[in-house]
This record gives sequence, C-alpha cells and structure tokens, in this order.
Amino acid sequence: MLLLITYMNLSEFLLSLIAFSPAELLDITSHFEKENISKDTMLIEQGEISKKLYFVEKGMGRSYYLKEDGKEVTQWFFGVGKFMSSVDSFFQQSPSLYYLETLEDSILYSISKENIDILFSKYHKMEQFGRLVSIEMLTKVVNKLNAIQFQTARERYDYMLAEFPNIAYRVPLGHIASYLGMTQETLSRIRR
Amino acid sequence: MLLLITYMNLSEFLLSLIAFSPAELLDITSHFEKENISKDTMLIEQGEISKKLYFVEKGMGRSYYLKEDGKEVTQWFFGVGKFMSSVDSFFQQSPSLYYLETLEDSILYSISKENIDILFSKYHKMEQFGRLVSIEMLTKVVNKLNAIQFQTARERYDYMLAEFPNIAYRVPLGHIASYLGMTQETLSRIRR
DNA sequence: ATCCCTTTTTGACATAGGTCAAAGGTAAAT
DNA sequence: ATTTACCTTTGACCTATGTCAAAAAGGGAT
Repeated sequence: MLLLITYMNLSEFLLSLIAFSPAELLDITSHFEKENISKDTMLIEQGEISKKLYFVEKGMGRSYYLKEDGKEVTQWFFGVGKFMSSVDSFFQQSPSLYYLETLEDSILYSISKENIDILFSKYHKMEQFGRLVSIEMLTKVVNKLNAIQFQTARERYDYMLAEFPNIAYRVPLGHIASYLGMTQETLSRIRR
Repeated sequence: MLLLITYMNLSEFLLSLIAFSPAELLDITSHFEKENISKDTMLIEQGEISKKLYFVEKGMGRSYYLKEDGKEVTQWFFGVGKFMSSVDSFFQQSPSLYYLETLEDSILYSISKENIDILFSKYHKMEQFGRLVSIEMLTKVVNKLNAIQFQTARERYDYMLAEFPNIAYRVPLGHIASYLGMTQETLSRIRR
C-alpha cells in the first residue's frame, strides 16, 4: 500500500498559491466554517442552488449526474486539498445539474457565496487566488475531456490513475467506470 | 439564413462584465494589439509555448489536436466576442497540446502574458474579469464534457447547434464531427 | 457551361464496448 | 463463524459507431 496524503490544511493551501499576510490569512479563514461530515452525506441535490463551496481538508467526495434511466454518472472526484462544489451552480447561483456527496467521513471547510464575494471584493489577492484555482480546474477538466474524447477505454483508465492516484483504489469500481464514460464490466475487464 | 452577430468590440465586451471607468478601459485596451489575420493562419503550433491571448472581434478560429495517426481532432471553436488561446499553455506557459488557427479572415486583439499580468496586478477589477471569464469557460467545457460523456451522437449534435449556433454552418463537417467525438460519416448520417 | 477541387453522402463490413444475467468475493455486523 | 449486503468478475450476445472505399454534390475559376 502507498503512503497517502490524508490531510491538507486550508491556510497551507491558500499560502501555496498566494503570499497572504498572517492577518489576511486569519481574516480569510474566519469566513469559512469547519464541518465534520460523515460518509455518504448528500451536500447538494440535483436542481438545488448550491449555497456553499467546500474545501476538503480530509476525506473525499464526488459529484454525479442522475440519468433519466436512473443510472448515476460520476462527474468528478474531489480529494484532499481541493475545492468541492457544483461549480457553476455555486458561482452563477443556478440550479445544479449534479448531486454532490461525501464518499468517506470528511473534514470540510465551507464558505457561502456572500462570504466569498466579500473576500473577493476585499482582497485583490483573493480574486487572484480565485482566478488561479479556476484556471487549474479548467485545465483539469480539459484533460478529462481529452481522455474521454480521444483515448481508448484502457488509456482512459491510465489517465484516471494519474489524475486521482489516491482516489482510484478507495471508491467502488462503478463510480470510476461511469466517470470514465464506460460500464463497470468493461472497466473490470480492462483491469484484467 | 439567420442574421448573425459578426462583430464584438473588446471594450464593449469588457464593459458587459465589469463597470470599468473610461480611463481604465483606455489603459486596458491600449495593452492589446489589433491584428488582421487571414483565413487558415496558424497562431500556435503543438509543443510551442503560447505567447498571446486573442480576443475575437470578427471571424473565428479553432484549436485542434493532432493524433499519432495524423488525424486532427477539433478541441474548441472560438467565435466572435470570445477569448481564443491554448488556455493552459498561455496561463501556465507550458507547451501547447494544440494547434490554434483561424478558420476565416479575422480581426483579433492580442495581448502578451506580461501585459495581461501587468493588468491583473494593476487592477483588482481586471483580476475579477479574469476570474469571471475563467469560470464561464469552465462551465462551457463542463457542458461539452457532459455532451460527450452521456449523450448519444444525435444529442451531441444538438448540443453543438445550441452552443455554437453561428459556427455550426460555417465550418467543414469533419471539424464538427471530430469536435463531437465522432466520424464525419456518422455526423453526415445523423443530419439525415 | 465546363472543368477541377473540395466536401458530403452512401454502402458494405468490422469491432469496441454495451447489456443482461449469473456467479464469485469481500467485509462488516450480528 | 454465519449471515447479509454489497462489490467485482465472467459469459454470451447485441448494437452503435468506426473503417474503408467509392460515388455524388457543390462552388469557384476560366
């Protein structure tokens, strides 16, 4: 078994991208609320307007889409040190296309839209932080799109292992298969 | 034939998202350079580090990936009023995975990485603008991902028509087909 | 109008991956 | 240690889409 990163502090993460002063850091983190959430808790329902953005200090979650035929399609996995949300629902305050749930007992730091907007207007640096995080997410979504659009089932699985090394072995096969746009049976066969 | 929007001024676009003052607007636009580029001009090559971000005032372009077998896969279309680039190459200054080319005679406003960074640090509002544009792009990429991941070939074509109404009828079928992750033949049959 | 060149459509066939159904595994709970 | 519930694997068959190749349709230029 690999040694995994299991914790990532919010302040640490903020500092890893931008040189916030201790005072700024304190003010910013005070706008977040620490939440202990147990496994399999639904954070957002499809159709609901997302009220909070979550930072994952420990644990993990996923967003998924529910098709008309009742099948779940995993849209994204959120590991330690990432922001978790139904992005467009939160930022555009529009109905979410996805469900968001924890997959393990987790420690999350949540912030409301009002509070993050306060931070964005108060701190130029925070706005910069927001842009950097957005671009990073954009890059990752584009990578997934590439994997799905022009790679074979086998190559897509390799992408998954590279992108989510410490998630791939912790979640049910079916979640990964639907994330990669294939059936569980196909993924099972690919892994040999 | 539909009446199409064929021009979008950079200042207009800036103002549509953020209330810049006339002085700010003047300073910001002065960091861009107007370029008249003729059809089928290559703006970025695969492997190159993107030097400029382009705003499309008139015309259109696309980014595409070249597979080992020599096949082109369109990654994105850029229409009037959009920023065009190999996003991660430009912002992370990393080698581009894509080629970027114009598909029609175009009027573009280009800005260098240095200049946009100057604007980002000079104007908090500009940073906000950057974040808004990034989130919008992120939302659009996610929409495409959804289309490719859980829709049939026919539904994907409908998505294309909705997302790029004034592009769908102006470019070769093969470009659209590869953008949608299918062959030209399949797309041809879908359109009946 | 005709020629040339590009783009689109059509046809015949092949195949990766999906579907459905059943059998094995694994792990927590009693 | 059994039970129960949920995962994962395997098998047989099917289908949407890909591949390859050729024919048809446009659209400029002369």
